[in-house]
Amino acid sequence: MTAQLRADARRNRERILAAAEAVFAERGAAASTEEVAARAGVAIGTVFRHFPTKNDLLGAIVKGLLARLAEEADALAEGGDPEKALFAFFTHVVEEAAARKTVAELLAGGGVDVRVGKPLERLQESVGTLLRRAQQAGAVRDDVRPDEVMALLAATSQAALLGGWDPDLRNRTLKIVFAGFRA
Amino acid sequence: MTAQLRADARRNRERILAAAEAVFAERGAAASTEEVAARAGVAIGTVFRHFPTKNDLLGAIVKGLLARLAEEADALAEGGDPEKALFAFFTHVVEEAAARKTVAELLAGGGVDVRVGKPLERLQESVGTLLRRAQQAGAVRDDVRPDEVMALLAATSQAALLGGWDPDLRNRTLKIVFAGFRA
Amino acid sequence: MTAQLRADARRNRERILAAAEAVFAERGAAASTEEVAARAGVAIGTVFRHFPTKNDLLGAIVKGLLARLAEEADALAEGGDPEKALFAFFTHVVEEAAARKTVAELLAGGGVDVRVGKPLERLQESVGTLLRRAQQAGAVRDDVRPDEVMALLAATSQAALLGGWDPDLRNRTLKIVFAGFRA
Amino acid sequence: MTAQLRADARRNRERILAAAEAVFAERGAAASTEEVAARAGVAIGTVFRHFPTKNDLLGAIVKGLLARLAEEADALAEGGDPEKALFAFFTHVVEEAAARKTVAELLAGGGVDVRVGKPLERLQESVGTLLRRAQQAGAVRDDVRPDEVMALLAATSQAALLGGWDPDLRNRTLKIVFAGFRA
DNA sequence: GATGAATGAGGATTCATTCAT
DNA sequence: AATGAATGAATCCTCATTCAT
Repeated sequence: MTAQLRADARRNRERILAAAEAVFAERGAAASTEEVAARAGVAIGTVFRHFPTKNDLLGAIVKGLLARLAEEADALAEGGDPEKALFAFFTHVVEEAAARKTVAELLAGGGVDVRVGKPLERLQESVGTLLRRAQQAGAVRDDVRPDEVMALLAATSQAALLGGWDPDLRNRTLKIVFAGFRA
Repeated sequence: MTAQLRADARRNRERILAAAEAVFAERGAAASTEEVAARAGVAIGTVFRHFPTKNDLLGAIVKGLLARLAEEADALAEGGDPEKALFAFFTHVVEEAAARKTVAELLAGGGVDVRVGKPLERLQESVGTLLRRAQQAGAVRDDVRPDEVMALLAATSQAALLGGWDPDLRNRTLKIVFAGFRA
Repeated sequence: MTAQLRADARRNRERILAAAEAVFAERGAAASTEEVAARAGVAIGTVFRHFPTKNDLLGAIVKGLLARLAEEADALAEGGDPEKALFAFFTHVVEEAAARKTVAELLAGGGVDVRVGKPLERLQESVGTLLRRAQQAGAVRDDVRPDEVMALLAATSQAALLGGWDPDLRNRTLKIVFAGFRA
Repeated sequence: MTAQLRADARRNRERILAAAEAVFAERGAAASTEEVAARAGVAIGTVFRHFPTKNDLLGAIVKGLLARLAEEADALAEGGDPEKALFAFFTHVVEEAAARKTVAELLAGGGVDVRVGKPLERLQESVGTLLRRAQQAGAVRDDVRPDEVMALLAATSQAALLGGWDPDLRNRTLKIVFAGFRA
């Protein structure tokens, strides 16, 4: 019985997270918690029961996203062609960004202070692995460091999203960055 | 008398703009209009008389900034060493960004929608000139286009600011971008 | 089985009362029912099953306290020195008050309206007995009535608690009241 | 013109204070600020413009009351019969209390923390004067101190109000306290 | 009977904007 | 034109109470 209830709660938690991701992606982190609740189909109190603070909700979203990205990076590192894996991941992330307003804002720390140290480090490690392998394959210069990759990843993701780059501009811009990694 | 008053009004307009730039730079675009008024030494009503909407005020600031940047770009294009002018300008803008919260937010469209088409085009033209000259000097690959430069400029400015890059990371990251422009 | 359950229920009821007394004593009547539940080690629903309303819970606590006070008064009336018993009881109650936030608030009706007619009458009877014996011993003027004693008891208890009297002020103040009873 | 406006503002400020006094007197300090605004006939924002915090509003009320009491005490000290002035003032305050819920709560510090050190000291000084004169006139024992008078004043005021004493009980109770002062 | 998740009204506070002076 | 007081919608958050499990 308790298990049942917890299942309900978990379902709600996930609905809230999904709703929040959508709402914040559309309207930015300034969107109201009430709108998240409405989109999730729950009462406002339920949102605050699961995430005692709006900030907690934002933090949960970002942590989730970062974790997902790290997993994707790991998958690419294991399976794919080392020469292309890093660039493929980079491209993928930037494309994704175009669909998520919050991510960029929050990765950036835009006004909201969300502490995501842990998940961010994990992502950097995964990216580091991709980088090392690309370097071993000779696809990236040896003196490029993980924090530089992360920095350009964040920069292009934000810009792609917020600046409303079209796919063509996005590709051309990434090409330049990738050329910078190579030469 | 009317002329007198208009002079007053113009002075007020400028004080408000200056105050707004300062306040929004420090506190971000979420800072209150009242704080701008206080810093400008005028009453809140005066701010709204000059800028009927907070958004108008934000727009005016960004337009001003973009215009200033365009002028700087032009100055460099006329005077400086074509091989270095583009990179110097690029570096300068990114460094500046670290001191201005609003700029990045607004260039990005963070929450607020400010229409700055004209001044942005003007800046792009100036940057285009810098680019052309750098290409003629052989410092940048020929197929790099102005909108790509603008895109990376915006991206690194935002990221440098919001991500809190330290000067070292900033330099290393720009080096990669510049390498991408070259080869 | 039903009997078993009722034993559980009774135990829960008492744990809740104890927890409520502690919580409300510390945080005042504004403390949340949830905190009471937590301290009692039961779920919030259980609290509301036993006391359908927060007010009911508060009422139960006050009734319990009044009953306890009446018992103490009775004990003093039977055993102690009639000359001192009333003053000892009075002093004791006021001292106690300093440790109980709710009591004063509730005796006072602070925001919450709790009906405690019966237990209050019983306390007044006990106090009446103490008074009568003190009068017979010549320690208190004959025209002092029980409701006056009760009134001053409530007054000094509340004030001692809420006003944060230090022990010295408390003693000096009580001395004046006792002098009023005597002469 | 500015003066006009300020007149409006002052009028509003006073309406708000009056409304607040009434509302908090009826419903206790837990009454909502919105109700105060409604009773004052202003929008909620106006209340917060004048008193940035609910607490500030409560503080203002209490300070005002204490000041008023101090003035009354001073007036009695100057004009009246020293033998009766202190008791008259004491009686008056307790009678007044019956009409004011907040006062008692706040003097007591009931939940809300309002800092009224200054006005309270001033009142104590005024009461001290009344006391000294009563002592010089031989109406009060010499070893009674001002803080004891204040303590009993607060105690009886609260109790009279919150306990709902009827006039008869009030008078009889005060007689006991006064007897304590004398003997 | 117990559990604890969900509800949703209520409350304090902020702030862009309007408007009387 | 400037002033700054007033407005009131919007927002975050709390908590008594209900109800499905």
